[in-house]
Amino acid sequence: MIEFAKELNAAQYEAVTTLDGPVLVIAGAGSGKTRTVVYRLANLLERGVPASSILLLTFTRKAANEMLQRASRLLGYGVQGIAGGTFHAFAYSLLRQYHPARLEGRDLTIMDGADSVAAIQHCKDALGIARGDKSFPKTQTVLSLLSKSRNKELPLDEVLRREAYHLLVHADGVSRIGEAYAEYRAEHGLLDYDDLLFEVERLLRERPDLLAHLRDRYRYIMVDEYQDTNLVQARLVQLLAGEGGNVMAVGDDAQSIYAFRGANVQNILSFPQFFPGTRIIKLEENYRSTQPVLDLTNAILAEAPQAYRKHLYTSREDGVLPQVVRPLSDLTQASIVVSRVSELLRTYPPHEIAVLFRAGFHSYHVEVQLNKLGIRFRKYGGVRYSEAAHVKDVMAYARLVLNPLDLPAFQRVAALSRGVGPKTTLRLYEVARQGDPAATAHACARYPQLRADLELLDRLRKRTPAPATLLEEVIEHYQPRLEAAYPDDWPRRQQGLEQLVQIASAYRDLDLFISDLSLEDPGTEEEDRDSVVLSTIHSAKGLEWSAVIILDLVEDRFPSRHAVTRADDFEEERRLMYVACTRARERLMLFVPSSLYQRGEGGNQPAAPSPFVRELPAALYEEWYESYTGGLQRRDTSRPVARPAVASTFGCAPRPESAPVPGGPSPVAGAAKLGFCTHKIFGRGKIVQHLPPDKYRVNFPGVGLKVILGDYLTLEDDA
DNA sequence: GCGTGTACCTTTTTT
DNA sequence: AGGTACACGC
Repeated sequence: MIEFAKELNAAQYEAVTTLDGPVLVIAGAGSGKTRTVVYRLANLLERGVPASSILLLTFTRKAANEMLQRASRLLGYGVQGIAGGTFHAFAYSLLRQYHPARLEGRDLTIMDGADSVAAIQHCKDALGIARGDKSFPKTQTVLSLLSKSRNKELPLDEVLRREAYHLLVHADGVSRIGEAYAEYRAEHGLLDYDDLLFEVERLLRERPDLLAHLRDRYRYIMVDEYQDTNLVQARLVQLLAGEGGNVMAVGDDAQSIYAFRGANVQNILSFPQFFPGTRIIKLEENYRSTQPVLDLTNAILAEAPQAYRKHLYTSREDGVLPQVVRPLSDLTQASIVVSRVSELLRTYPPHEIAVLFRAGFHSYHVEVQLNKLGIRFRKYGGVRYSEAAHVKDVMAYARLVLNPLDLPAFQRVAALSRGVGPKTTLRLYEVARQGDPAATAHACARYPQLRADLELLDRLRKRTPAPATLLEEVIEHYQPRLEAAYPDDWPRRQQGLEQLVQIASAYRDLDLFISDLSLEDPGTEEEDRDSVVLSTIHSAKGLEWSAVIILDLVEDRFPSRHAVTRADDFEEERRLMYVACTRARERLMLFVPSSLYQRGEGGNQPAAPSPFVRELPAALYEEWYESYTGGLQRRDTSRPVARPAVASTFGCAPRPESAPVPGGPSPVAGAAKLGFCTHKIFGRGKIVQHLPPDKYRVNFPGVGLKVILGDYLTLEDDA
């Protein structure tokens, strides 16, 4: 028997034992959210709820697997049969079983992002829109605008008005492309990511019998990361749960970082309205980070508007101050980061150290340096494994075996042959579509390679071997082209393809393998304890490490240059910063290079420190800067310092911190006095900032940040 | 009209 | 590193 009351705190216990009716759990960063979900799963199972009655919707399949594994360990027996995964994967599994087209024996193929881009390009060309018009948005932009319009369920005009005013003149062209794109999908039996959700909603609304069946089946629903659901996802939860259903949403409005793809924080805010009688439970005790790390993360959030106020506190009093490190450039940043990683490796195992960044390409220099020193790393986010060109090539064959009329895949395979461009491809596709083998062979006569491709596909289609076997044959066939196309690094890519066969060997159904590959990047699946982690902040969501290094905290990079004009976007960047820093358990290092190397712009350009660092009270971190002789020097933030004489020569010196942030308090004054204090009502707290002349910002455990007159505080002098 | 090679430019985040 | 625009050659 599990002793729930002993192993959980009061709030967690309440969340774990409230099994009936709607529950909303507001889980602060590091507050034991996963633990709570895991114990709740265990509790349900211990009380005899069948696993098949539980639906667990998570943000990644990895998160779902982790929860199930931990629940198994807790219970002492394997947990099997719980439905779950991501919304998209769950949606596909329903469509696979119940979609009308599938029931009629037709194929539904999932398009990944690259397929959608190709399709949009195709529609744009076919309509002849914007030929030679440079002001017309790029294909990728068109796709994201159309997708945003669907995800936010706003007319395209409105999306443009809000986010891309300068593109309003092209509204008509973009929406015509959108209509053509929808026809294209319908015609070829293709579903893009957004379709998965909307098609399921339509299915559930059109088939009350099916809905009733599913409601009866999934009696207990849990949804993780609820702050990052969009409108249609929230409606799906409502449909599946029904009124007064046993549904638990878990999330944290302060960690909403997916508004750019249509996530709506309003979902978590109005959950209690949609489900009357909702029990709201807040998890506020932080078990992850040391107090100094927590102080810094609280300061990041202090100015952000938040609907569910939380006051994170910890009982851990130990810990070292976070560090702000100011290298001279992003190039030297890379070497300093790598030497810091080497130092950390003396204390922590590799998989407990993470380097986080805003965008995939920001880690490039660090990757080079790590390779140089032979430090193993794994990178998450950025270019996905399944989107690498060679993987897409091989998968295109697999898709054509399954669905001979999968146009994106056909285009990909056809393009591998010399002399075949877009027009020829379409002509051949039309011939192939007629299904007359003789005609097809004739049409391909001039392209022997393509003919060999199609013959291979025909053979495979007749035999329908297991996915792994099929891939092996495709790869053997593809090998000469791999070597020709990537003379520099084909062995590396070949290894990647072998990995693909490995992954496929776990599947019996080709269509499941293909859809899983587009729905979840297998590169993120297994973790590797011998490698340091490099990750975009988005991919770091929900994870934690002993030591965290954050790169490129400069304007234009973090916050991203695309996110500084609109207040909403800027706030999302701030939450992103919050998410990044709250990943750290013990060590946190923020890197602020003074210049960035820009190609074409004459080398190094000065870079301004990110506002997220500028606004931090100086007492919350230790500061280091790189001197021109190469070493790192500690800057004593408690006293005014003489800046290095050469500092301003190249315009890339650390910003003098005595320059006050406009309208903000001076972080320097009185910093020497910062320490702990006691207050009659709030108790002992940590002084975070002196607000001259006579106020202090104090963080009280369990209460949060308060601004208090010095007269009401008893100061401790322990420096 | 179609395909290819080259020079250049730009790089957010993800299902 | 990958896409795009343009010029050239079939």
